[in-house]
Amino acid sequence: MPRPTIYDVAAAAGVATSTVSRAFSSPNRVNARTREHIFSIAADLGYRPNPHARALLSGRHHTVAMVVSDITNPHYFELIRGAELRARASEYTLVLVNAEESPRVEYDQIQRLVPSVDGFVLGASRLPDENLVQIAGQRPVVLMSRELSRLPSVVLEHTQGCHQIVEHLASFGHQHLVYLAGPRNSWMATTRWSALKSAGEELGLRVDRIGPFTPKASHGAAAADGAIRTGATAIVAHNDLLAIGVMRRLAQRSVRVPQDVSVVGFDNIFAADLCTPGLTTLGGAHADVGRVAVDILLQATGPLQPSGASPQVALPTELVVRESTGARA
Amino acid sequence: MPRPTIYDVAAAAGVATSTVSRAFSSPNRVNARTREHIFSIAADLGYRPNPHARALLSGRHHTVAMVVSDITNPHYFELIRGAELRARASEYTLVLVNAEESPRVEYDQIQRLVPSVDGFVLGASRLPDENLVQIAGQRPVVLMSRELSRLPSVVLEHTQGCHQIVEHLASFGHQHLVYLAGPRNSWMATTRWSALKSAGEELGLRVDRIGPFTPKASHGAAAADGAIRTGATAIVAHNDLLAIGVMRRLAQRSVRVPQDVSVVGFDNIFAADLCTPGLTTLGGAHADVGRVAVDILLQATGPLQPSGASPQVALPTELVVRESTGARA
DNA sequence: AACCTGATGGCAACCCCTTGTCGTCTGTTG
DNA sequence: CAACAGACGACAAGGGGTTGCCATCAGGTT
Repeated sequence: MPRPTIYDVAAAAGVATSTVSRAFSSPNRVNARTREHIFSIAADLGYRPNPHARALLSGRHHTVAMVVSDITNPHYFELIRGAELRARASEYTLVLVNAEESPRVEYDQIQRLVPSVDGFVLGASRLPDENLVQIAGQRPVVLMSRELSRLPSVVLEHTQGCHQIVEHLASFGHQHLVYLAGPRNSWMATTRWSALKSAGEELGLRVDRIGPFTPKASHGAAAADGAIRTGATAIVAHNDLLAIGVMRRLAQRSVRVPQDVSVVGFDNIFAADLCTPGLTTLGGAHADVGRVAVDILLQATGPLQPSGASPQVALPTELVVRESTGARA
Repeated sequence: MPRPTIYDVAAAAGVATSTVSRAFSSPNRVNARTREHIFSIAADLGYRPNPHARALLSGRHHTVAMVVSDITNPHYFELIRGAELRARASEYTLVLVNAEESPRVEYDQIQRLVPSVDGFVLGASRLPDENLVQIAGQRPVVLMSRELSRLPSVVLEHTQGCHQIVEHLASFGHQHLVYLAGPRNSWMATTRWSALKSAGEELGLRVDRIGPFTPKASHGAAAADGAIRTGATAIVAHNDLLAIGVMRRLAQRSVRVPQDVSVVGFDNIFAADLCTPGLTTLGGAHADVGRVAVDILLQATGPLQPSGASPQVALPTELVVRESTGARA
């Protein structure tokens, strides 16, 4: 027995299909008594409007896609959770897409979804600017962990956060840092590097950079070895996963943390609190990033014409100090 | 400028819309030269078939939904990843749904998605059996981490795994274990409990159970306190998160792991390797669970009539021994 | 009582694509 | 050269719902 349609409801209620349709979509166009009658019949039949038929005409699907650069990165859990929650609150469905650190995959997946979703939330997109602009021409887009003029975005306030990191390290007397850079096409990597560098200049520290590294724990060994070669006394890794991988390698090589070298990460993932020593890291309200991003997206997909405003939101960061940083012994 | 439709392509190519449609959906019904012509025009125009219009008629959406009991549980990351990968390989879209440990939310979300997806993969569903059967009547369903006769499922082989755990603990001379149970309506909790219990009987160990506990690190404190009261020398927690929470609490209370008490978890999440001491846990190929589940689901949604076969797959587990287990000192 | 107004609901076109049916044209066969 | 088979493509009817337009009707006005 197929799902009942608006026709079945109309027949059972003795009204026209249009009346049934209006009872659901613009209730005040229909007499209250008729409406109640229709609702009760619909409930009896177990009628539910078919979202596809609806989307066909309206072009609105009540669905948004969230694309993340690497779904296995715990950092995204919170983002995903915030986004999912916000989407659900508006009865939107969240489609999750994993770009696997590949711009190609990312782009193809997005294009595949264009006809099916109302907009995109892109997390740490690895796509070049022009692609992003093009996609934004097809559907509303909100960037997370990336900024681009004329596109709305939500990021954590990294400039200030990086400054905090450098200050924190400087306070322990460190004079030479090295930044283990993230992927080449990562906006965050560029941003963090320049923020660290200028903070270093301001505070009179030398800041080197090596990389790029894929920000996973498994790439920490290569990163650690490279870092040691620079002679820096403090390592700032592109994210916590990389930092954890680095600390493992350092332990293997009997380099003590923080007595010989300090390590700092980004993201404050769950594991940062569990590893030994605990990882000092720059955290922030990641769930809020996801939430706010979807929030902005839903406004843009809303009935109002896109107002031309492209909010660029920067949420505060906080340096979570644990045991991986300290003075050299 | 709206997306080009089949009509635009037909007009530009000088053929009927049906010809364009068939060129895409049943290519051998159309002359090769005409077909190529249509394809090139379509490419020029940037035409892509509208999946909703297609779904309207065919009822197939090329979308599957994955519902997880709690999206913040790292254990699901691998499941999600495996599922996403498998879905993508068949050009299916994966919709991710978070049930937040609430049967109500889970059910509502599923019902909302019924018209939009081809099937469901349910991870550790908290729904009662009859709900699951009912949902399976509407759309194909594959269960993960739960078994129910007549429904296909993918689980990790826990009976044997639990036996391994008990053997491992027995080999250290433990004679009294306590299982910190997961949520009341969790099939896994029931399964683990009975497997641990029968393994205990077989090997001559006393096995207690306390709980239920929400399997998050934050609930570890209550669980740890309860476990201590039982006087057991080994704690088997419902999952790694709970185990980690327990170990934290034990550290607070100056109970040494493993000298005073041993701790075992389930899932082998990333963090199990990072905490101190490293957590002994029952792992398995979680990504495979997600992959196989989607695989089965796609077969069931495929053109073949559901063959009545409901594969119940059990994948192997492996006990990952770290430092949280040992003999009492 | 004649007239006006606003509320109500029906008709039918449309959203984009698929598909059963049927006509047409090409090439083949006797 | 006529007749025919087969390949191809056009027509039109949905699939489920929305919406502009119009007819109707009840209630209110003068």
